[in-house]
Amino acid sequence: MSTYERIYEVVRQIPKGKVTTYGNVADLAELYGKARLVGYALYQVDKDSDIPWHRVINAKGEISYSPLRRGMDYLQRNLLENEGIEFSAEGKINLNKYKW
DNA sequence: GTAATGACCCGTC
DNA sequence: GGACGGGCCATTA
Repeated sequence: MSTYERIYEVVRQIPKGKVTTYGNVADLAELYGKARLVGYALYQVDKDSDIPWHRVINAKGEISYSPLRRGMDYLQRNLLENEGIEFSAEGKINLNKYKW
């Protein structure tokens, strides 16, 4: 569980209106090369949690959807847009502008 | 303890 | 970030 807490703490530090990638989170959490763990950790984050999991995206600047979270897929985008982050037509985020 | 799983990343083509 | 393949490792059953 300590590993997950690392990740959660990093994610919690992401300022509003910014996004970051899994690899970046992994680095900040000192989990170099273990980006999968970040995704796995966020996978079990509950929506009631205070963790802005929606601000974490993949290296391409796109939202990584989960089959298990289908139905909530639109929610992530909605939350980000609600924070002032804009999506391109492809649903991608301009990392040059919004990357943390 | 073994085996399977998973929102991914990176080097190379 | 175009497509492909290999690998990293914690968590769960």
